[in-house]
This record gives sequence, C-alpha cells and structure tokens, in this order.
Amino acid sequence: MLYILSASYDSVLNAVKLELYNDKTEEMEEWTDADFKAYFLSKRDPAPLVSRWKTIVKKELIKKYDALNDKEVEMWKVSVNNPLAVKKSQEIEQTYENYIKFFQCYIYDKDIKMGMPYRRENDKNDKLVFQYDQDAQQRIQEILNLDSFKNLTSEEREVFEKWAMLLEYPAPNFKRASLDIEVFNEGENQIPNAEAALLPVLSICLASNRGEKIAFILVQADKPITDFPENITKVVIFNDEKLMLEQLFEAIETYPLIITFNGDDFDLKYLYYRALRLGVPHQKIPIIVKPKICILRKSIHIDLYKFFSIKAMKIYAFGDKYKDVDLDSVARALIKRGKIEGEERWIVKMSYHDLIRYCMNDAEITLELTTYNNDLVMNLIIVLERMSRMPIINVSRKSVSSWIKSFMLYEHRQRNILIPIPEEIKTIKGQTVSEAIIKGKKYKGAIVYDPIAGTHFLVKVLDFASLYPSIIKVYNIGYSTINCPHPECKTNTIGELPHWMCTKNRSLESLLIGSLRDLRVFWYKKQAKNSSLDKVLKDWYGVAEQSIKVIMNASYGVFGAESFVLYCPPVAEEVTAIARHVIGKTTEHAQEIGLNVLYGDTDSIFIKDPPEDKLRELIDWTYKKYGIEFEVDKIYRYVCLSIRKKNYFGVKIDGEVDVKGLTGKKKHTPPIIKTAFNDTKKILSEVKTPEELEIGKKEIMDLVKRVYFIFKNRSWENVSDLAFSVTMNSALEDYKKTMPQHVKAAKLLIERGYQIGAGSVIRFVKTDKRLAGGTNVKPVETVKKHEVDVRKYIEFLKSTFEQVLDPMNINFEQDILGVTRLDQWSHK
DNA sequence: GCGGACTGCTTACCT
DNA sequence: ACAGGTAAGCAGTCCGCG
Repeated sequence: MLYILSASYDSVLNAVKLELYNDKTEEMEEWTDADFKAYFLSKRDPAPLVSRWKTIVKKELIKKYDALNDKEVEMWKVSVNNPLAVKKSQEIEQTYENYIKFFQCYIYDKDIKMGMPYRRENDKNDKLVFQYDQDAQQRIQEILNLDSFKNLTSEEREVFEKWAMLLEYPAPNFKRASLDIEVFNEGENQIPNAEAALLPVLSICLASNRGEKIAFILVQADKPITDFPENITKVVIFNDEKLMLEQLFEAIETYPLIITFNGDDFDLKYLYYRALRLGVPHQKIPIIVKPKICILRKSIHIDLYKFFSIKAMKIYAFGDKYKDVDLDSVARALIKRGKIEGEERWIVKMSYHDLIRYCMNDAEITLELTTYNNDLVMNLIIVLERMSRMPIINVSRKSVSSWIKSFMLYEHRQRNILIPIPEEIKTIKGQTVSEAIIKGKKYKGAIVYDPIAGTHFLVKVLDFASLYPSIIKVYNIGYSTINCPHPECKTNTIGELPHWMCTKNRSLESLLIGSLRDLRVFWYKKQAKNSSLDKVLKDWYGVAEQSIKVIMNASYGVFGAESFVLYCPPVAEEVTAIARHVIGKTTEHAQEIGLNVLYGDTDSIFIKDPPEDKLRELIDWTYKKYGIEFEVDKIYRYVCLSIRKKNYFGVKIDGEVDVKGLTGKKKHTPPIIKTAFNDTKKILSEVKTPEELEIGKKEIMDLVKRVYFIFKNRSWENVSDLAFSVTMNSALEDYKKTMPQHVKAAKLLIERGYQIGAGSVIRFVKTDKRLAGGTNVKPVETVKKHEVDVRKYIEFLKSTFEQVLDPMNINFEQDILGVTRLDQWSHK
C-alpha cells in the first residue's frame, strides 16, 4: 500500500507532487498531477486582468455559499498557470482564498487523504485509488452503532464516520533512521556556524528502526585509532571528508524518513554547506536548504526539535513532562535516557571510541523518541497529518492553530462554502462587549473562585468533560451562527452577553468540534484504557485520544486569536461567558442542596465529603439543564488549599500527590529548595488520617528547619544547588523596559564569551551587593560562595513553604524560625 | 539619598 | 502567534522627608 506523506509544488514540472511511502518495498515513490491549476476567487469580473495577465488560463462564474450572509453568491474563479500568480492576486481587492498554498488547495479540492493508504491503478492512467481496510471499516461501524450515537442526524453521521476513518485506519511501521553529526569546534561551549561550515565534520551516526547503527568518522591528525564501541553495525573510517559526505548522502537516500533533533537549523544545514565548500556538486547533495527548514530530495525529514517545541503538544500530549526543549531534557522525561555524560565534554578531545559512543547515543535517543510506546510519536505525527490534512513536513513544524485552520479550510471547500476574509467577519459579526480582568486582553475569560483555605479530608473534584468544546457544540456557536442575519434568531441569546445564535443553520464549528468531542468522550477515551485490547491497538487509541485532545483544547482559543483565518472574538467571549454561567449555576445549585463547595476553577468544583445521593442529584441536574456531562474527575484523600487561587496540593486515594501552581514545583526554583519540596511530597503522600497529618507536619517542620540552617550556616555543598534557572524568552537587546535578574546574569555570561540567545536557560545565584562587587546577581558559572545573599534565600524558602504550611496552620516565622529569631534579637 | 507605595514587566503556572 | 486568569519577584517611578 501507498501512504501519502507529502504534497508539494514541483516548479520544474509545474505540477503537484505527492510522495508516497510504499510499505512493501519501504521506499518512497512519487506521483504527479500536472492538470490541476491554481486559482483564486473574485467578486468582480476579472476581465481587465485577463488581458494583462498571461498566466490566466481560465475564468468562470461559479456559485458559492456565503455563510456570513446565509445566501448563495456568484464568484469568478480565476485559474492561472503559475501558483505564484495566485499569491500576487492578494493585491487585488475583493479576491478570496488566494493565501491557500497550491498543494493544500489540491489536497482540499481533490479530497486527498493525507497519511492514508492508497494503491495505484495502473491500467487507468496511473490513478491513485483509496484502499479500504476491512478491519478498520468494521470498527467504524461498531462506533456508529454505539448507544450514545444512535440519535445522530445524517449530517452528523457523515462527519463522525469521516473522523473515525482517519483515526481507525492503522499506520505501518515506517522505516526510518535518525541522524546526528559532530563537528570540530574551537572550544568546549562553541557551536559551529552552519552557514559558514568552516570546520570539518568529525563524525556522523545513523540509527535505524531496522537495527542498523552506522558510524562514519573522519581521521584526525595525531589521534591514534583505537577500538570502537560495541553494538555498532558498521564503522567506516575516512581520511577524506568529502568522500565521507558523499557516502553519507548515498546512505540517506536509502531511508524514506530521516529523523533529527534540530536538523533544520544545524545538522542538515551544516552538511549541505560543508559539502558545497568541499566541492560536492549541488545536484549530488540530497538536502535542500529553505529559509527555515531543510528538506530532503527523496525522503521526509522530521525535525523533532520543531515537533516537541509545539506548545500544545508539549502541554497536552506530553503533560508538560519536559520543561526545556533540548534533546537531553526531552529524552530524560519521555524515555528515561539522556545524553552521555563523560569527563571529557569537548568533542575534539574525545577518543574515536568516545566520540562514536557520544554521537551514536544522540542518534539512538533521537530515534527512540519516535519508537517508544509502540511508535507513539511517529503515530501522533501521522494522525495529526490525517486530521489536519497537511503534509508531514508541515504538520510536524507548525502549531495547532495551523492544523485547525487547515481542516476548517478543507471542510469549507468540501461543502462549497466561501471562505470569508477576516475583514468581513469583523464588520459583520462585530467586536467584543465584555471586559477582561487582565489589562490588555480583549474579553473576559474564565472564573476562578476563592478557595476555602485549610486541610480538607475526602474531597471530590467534579468537572465538565471538555467544557468549551461542549459549549460550542450544544449552543451551536460559530462565526456563521453568532449574530446571524435572521431577525427571528435575535431572541436566541444564552448567557449574560447580547450575542444571539442562529436557530436555522448548524455551525461548522459545532458540527466538527462537537463530533470530535463526542468521539473522544464516548469511544477513544474508553478504548485508550481498554485493557482487553491488544497492546498495540490500545496504544494507538491513546494516540488518537491525545490527538483529539490537543486539537480540541485549542478549538476555542483560535477564535480569539487575531492570526487565525476565522478570527471572531464574539465567538470566543460567548464561549467563556456561557462557561461562567454554567459553572456559576452549578455551584449555586450544589450549595442549595447542601454540598460543601471548597473551590472551583473554570470548569471544576471541589466538594468536601459529599453524600453519594446528593452528588448524583447534582450531576443529573447539571446534565438535564445544560446537556454537558459533569463527572467525578478526581478523589483526594485530602487536599490542602491555601488562600491563593490556582495554588494547592492534594493526595489521591493511591497516594499520588497532585501539586498545582506551588513555587516548589516551578522549574526556576533552586535545586536545594526543590529537593526539600520533593521530600515534603513524600511525607504528605504517606498521610492518611488527621492524626497522621500531625506527625507529617512535624517531619516537614524539621525538614524546613534543616534547610534554613544550611542557608544560615552557609553549609551547602555546591553553589549550583542555589541556582535559579530562568528562561530568557527574548533576545538580550529586546529587554528595553526593565533588566530582570536573569537577563543581567546573561549579560555577564556573554561578556565571558558564552553563546546565549532567546530561549537560553540562565542559571544565576542571588548575591549580596556588598559582598559581590555591587551586583545582586551572578551567573552560577562565576559566583563565589561568600557572595551569596543568604537573606534572599531564606526569604524564598519562606514563601515557597508558606504555600504548604499555611493550610496546615503552621507559621513559618514562629514555628520554624521561632527560637532562632529570638536568638538573633538577643544578640542585638 | 533612601524608604514605602505603587505600577508595570517578566516568567511560570492553571483551566 | 489558541485563549484568559493568577502568583510571585523585581525594576523602575514618584513622593515624602529639614
């Protein structure tokens, strides 16, 4: 079978080119279509253009459905011979759909199912035909027959089936290899410039999921050849760097997919420029360097750095497990394996043995990041390719909003709906009416209730399943249905805002997001936990479930994001307004029936020791009133709420400690305090009863006291344990308004020759101005023990632990410092 | 010149 | 470039103060 992995514009053939993965030969194949023409739409007759533009091959009057005005419109469809002309047409007023990439246009119009199986029908002019899968089709029928889905309309059924196909069809085990290179550098912390490519490539490692581990190394003068690490399938030694690169290029072409970590910006870019510099002819280099990415002529290049950087992926699919996006952090978090730590960290000084070991290890973990848990990451990429209807190269590098945009555009094209221009949505649908709490925001968002501080035993947390997507579904919200043109719909207002919703037409958003939501709630979530399934299938369902989650979590936010094609802030504010209404009324009702509500945030309510019947009553009442499932999400043995919002911890029945928002878990917190905090978690997880809590409290107090004395006596072992690690989000020169501490430290590092830019994590220690030459901060690399500002650290210890101690009625000043403080005063 | 009250900036978190 | 809401710490500003 042939799986479509890529679509692009081939400028030589002036055609759309599809790249197909053949799962039998494990090679890439091509398929081109030169008949499809790029086009744009225009409200006015493009006659004057036709005479001037030689590229125009056809113009015709077509009908489109204008969803903003709920009427049919006539549009000129102008086909051109060169896709660039479509881009150029953006300069003309009242033209539509000309920002869509040519190959995407092809995918949408021809309904090309990206990432899905096809076969060639050779007898009929090499046609591509979709290949049905019996097992998958059977499962799809099973889904459509679920009780929860028996009342679907035919329109809904069609949409459910379409989503289910993308999620039920299996994906092959794609043959792939990871690639990592090491380059001569002039100092331990120097990173060679990829565009200059002045220095030789010292080693190249490839690791494939078919078991190959190939190492290429360049002989360095004065370095004796010794032994090589075991488990390498092939080591090739070169005296000639050019020959090494040429052989690598041949090897690369034998893999349909190449995986790198930061290959766009370094490995592939370096190889390309280095090869050119060494005189390899351009045509013999399989790498094409584009402005921000590197692609391969015959393979698909996936840069995992780009993929793991996608914020929605990081947070929702990987649970924010890795804090920084570098190979070591990501691998440690996901596959419990990191980069090799050795005494010698400078590539140039390593023996061939150690160099290969180091380089191959990077290649191996890069590969493993795509293979662990039955190809979790690879499958995520494929499922997202399918759902977004974008080529792998694009979907793995672009963010969730572009995926949503892409499938929305597809659905418009499939239904012959004119894709509105942002300006029109704005003028017809109006602006926001609510006022945000945060200065500078466009509209009011979620509501957070004040917690009832204290330690509470047996707390149940109830929440709405996907509240925002549910609201979009239930209340038929969308850019076309909000404030629709029908006078008779104007009375259909829902919450506190004056916006009304259409009663005649179903919004695309409600249909698409609603169906995804239902599939997730009633099928994929359950299947992902279904232990009676084969492990591979179960893991696949996990992937499907996570993919839906990522897309759904962003599905409301995009309508409040100016950059989104269908930007419509009234939609976004209506969703949050209804959510506030729903959670507010639910809380009120809970209190009315005598439940003890402790806290709530956006879509959840914390209830203390609720009687089962009352809980049932609330859940039923809520579902009846709003049509949204409200269910018990978590049960805490006990929960400690401080007076602060978004700031608590709870211990679940199984002893797992849930920490939310506390400073102790934030990534910038110095290791010494973080360690103490983690020890505290251990103590808390043991506590089962109020009596045991008293014992736990004493242990925690002792623990905090110990840390206090470490600071007071300056008896820490290593200053690096005192380092705050703060990310510098902007380039140094962009800090114009203030000079935060981490930026100050970054400046000091740059003076010492370190390479630091936007995204660097700065580790710094707070210093005493009087002891550290007038500066209150120093990079951990340069700080001396006596310069540390101990007072600041005790302050930080205090505020970190107050968040834990307050709800347990422990006073830091009195109960931890008490005696000591008096001690200090008596000296004065 | 130096503190306190205040605002705004920055980061990291929660939903 | 998915959103808004919250916590925390620090930088910078203004004001008062013989």
